[in-house]
Amino acid sequence: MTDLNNDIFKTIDAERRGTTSEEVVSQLREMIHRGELRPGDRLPPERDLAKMLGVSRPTLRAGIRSLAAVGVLQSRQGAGTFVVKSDGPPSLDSSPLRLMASLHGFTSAEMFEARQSLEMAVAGLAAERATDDQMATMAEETTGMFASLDDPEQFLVHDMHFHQTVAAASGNRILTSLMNMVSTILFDVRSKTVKRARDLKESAEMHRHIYRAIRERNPEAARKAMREHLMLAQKAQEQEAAEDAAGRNGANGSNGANGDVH
Amino acid sequence: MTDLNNDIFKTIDAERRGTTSEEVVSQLREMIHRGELRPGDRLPPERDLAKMLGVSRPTLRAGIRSLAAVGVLQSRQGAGTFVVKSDGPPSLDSSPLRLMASLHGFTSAEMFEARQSLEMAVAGLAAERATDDQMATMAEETTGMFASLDDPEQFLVHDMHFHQTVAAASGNRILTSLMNMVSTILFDVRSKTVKRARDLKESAEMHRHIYRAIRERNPEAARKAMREHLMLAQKAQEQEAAEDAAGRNGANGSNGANGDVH
DNA sequence: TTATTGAGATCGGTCATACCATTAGCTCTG
DNA sequence: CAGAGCTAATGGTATGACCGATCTCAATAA
Repeated sequence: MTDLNNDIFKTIDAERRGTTSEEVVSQLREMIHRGELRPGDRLPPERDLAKMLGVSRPTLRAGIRSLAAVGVLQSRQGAGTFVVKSDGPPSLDSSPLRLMASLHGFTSAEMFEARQSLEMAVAGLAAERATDDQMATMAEETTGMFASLDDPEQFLVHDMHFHQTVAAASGNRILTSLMNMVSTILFDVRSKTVKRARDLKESAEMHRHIYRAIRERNPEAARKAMREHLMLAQKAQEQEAAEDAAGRNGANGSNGANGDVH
Repeated sequence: MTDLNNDIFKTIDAERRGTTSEEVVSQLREMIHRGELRPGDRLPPERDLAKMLGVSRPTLRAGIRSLAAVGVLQSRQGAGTFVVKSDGPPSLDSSPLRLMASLHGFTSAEMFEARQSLEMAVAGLAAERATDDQMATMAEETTGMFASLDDPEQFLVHDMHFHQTVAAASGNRILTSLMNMVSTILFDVRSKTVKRARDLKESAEMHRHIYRAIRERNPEAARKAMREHLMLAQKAQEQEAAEDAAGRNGANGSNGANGDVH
């Protein structure tokens, strides 16, 4: 179709003379791009598809594998290979970021900061664009948090829903995806912390502040409230990690604030 | 087979969580994470590594392929497979995001906004943390822009270096990576626009404003300057795209402001 | 008639083997 | 000593086979 993409950078799809499996990736990408394959669709069986594309099955599988690794395709033995269907917001696979974190030794503090920046950005946008429905949802989730002060698990659900709603209200699906990507990695750590009731109440209050700023269409206030909320959350978590490490006599407390992200 | 390598490479068959190839991915990830494989290192030949891990070569290749797809490994025929060495900042592959853009029909306006948010974030952080060296580099690149007002291609190089330096000065490699991820996709569009001299001068002025705000350690001013710069850049590009489309009698002007990101 | 179960068909996962294409390193030659 | 050419090493592709998980649908029982 268009040859407009003769970039200076050699992206995978631009190199028609690349390896055969890269060509397969290109073909599949174009099929998806042209709408011949839509989210949720099932690809033809590998044996058939291989013949259609004129390659061997291992080569086709290599291409499928590449796309599966980045979260575009998903294979299920016995069932077939599907284009990943995103019910809600589109999502990026976080494993690449996780790998990069391992490779370069990212600290969770750095992760936290990235998340904070992203959350502040979407909060600011949400203050400008949130619909009435979305604001109502935020209010509900906030209420839910106050009602779950004695149930940390339930509290976390409302917490996540709240942030999800704010992200959706930003109207920018890219920022939302990136935010989720980072948050997903931090989730393991978060879910393990059994927060104290006092922290939960404080956290719920912070969410209410964020909600109010958004309702009042005040982006700066929303950003500020989100910043304070996440700073507090990080501090609480660091403290807990420190206590946890101390309680274990310092053994294997590597999930602390400055530990690598595993 | 030799027993020399059994200390490092543990066989797999114990406790397989998912598929065998997924287990291979896990093993390789752990090797990298534990530092047994460092950036720039070469992996053992596939035939040997397959035996060490106790899997067949196709299965091993599937695992390698998955990691290569997310930019962690890189295979070169005849040479070997290497852990990607990141000279500068760690980088995430942008193809997943590109695919997602195709799948969900992201507009370049949405991309621009995401980039704007990320650039503003790093600019703010850079104002707090930039070293003298980094600020000197920014000054140099700004000077370079003014010196390249009649050479759009050279101008773009300085432009990119400037933003790269700001990102590095933020001290947050995750945000930097995400920013590059988004910027890379927008690069195609940018590189095609042959800017007018007046726009270039205006752009250089904006960069100087950003630099000054960072030098003065004023995060808010840096964010504001960056925002204005990118808004201007987007506007200029939209205008040019519109003119381009008009010049072509409206034929295939799909790279315009509201077109899909291809 | 409806729900359940079972067998066959479908399809991805894995393995073994062979051969091709490219690269790196070494040897031989000038 | 330097460069050209050869050889071995290594990833890329192809063929074919079998296994295990899953789906489909018809036969059977309630």
